[in-house]
Amino acid sequence: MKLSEKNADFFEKVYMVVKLIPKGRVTNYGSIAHYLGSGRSSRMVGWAMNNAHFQKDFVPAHRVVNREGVLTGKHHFASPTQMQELLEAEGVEVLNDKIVNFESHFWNPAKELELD
DNA sequence: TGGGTGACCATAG
DNA sequence: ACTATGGCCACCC
Repeated sequence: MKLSEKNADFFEKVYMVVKLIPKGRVTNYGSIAHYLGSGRSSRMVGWAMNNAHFQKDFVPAHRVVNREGVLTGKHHFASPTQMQELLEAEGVEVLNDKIVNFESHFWNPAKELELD
């Protein structure tokens, strides 16, 4: 996997934000992309997540879901159930690959990080 | 060079 | 509520 410098910078920012997600909270790809300036699309965030496991530091990718709160990326984990188990371990209820009461658990980086 | 794909999202009808 | 379409940007044939 080769990364141009611009991508590497984008990846770093994505990982930084993902690492800042509080335990028991979740966010979506679009919010991260928008927070980073939306110069990139949400697809790039998902692409970054696909490469997250290349990072030395653990990236809580299980806290990133799509805008519906669905665990779209679960198949990319070590085990298909890993993502759900990690979320449930943090107190996030998951039903049929979807986060229950998603709005309650939602964590918006653009809002939380900017307003302190 | 160009088409297909992707852990996506917003809008229109 | 649901489908269709376009935008997004990088990757891989």
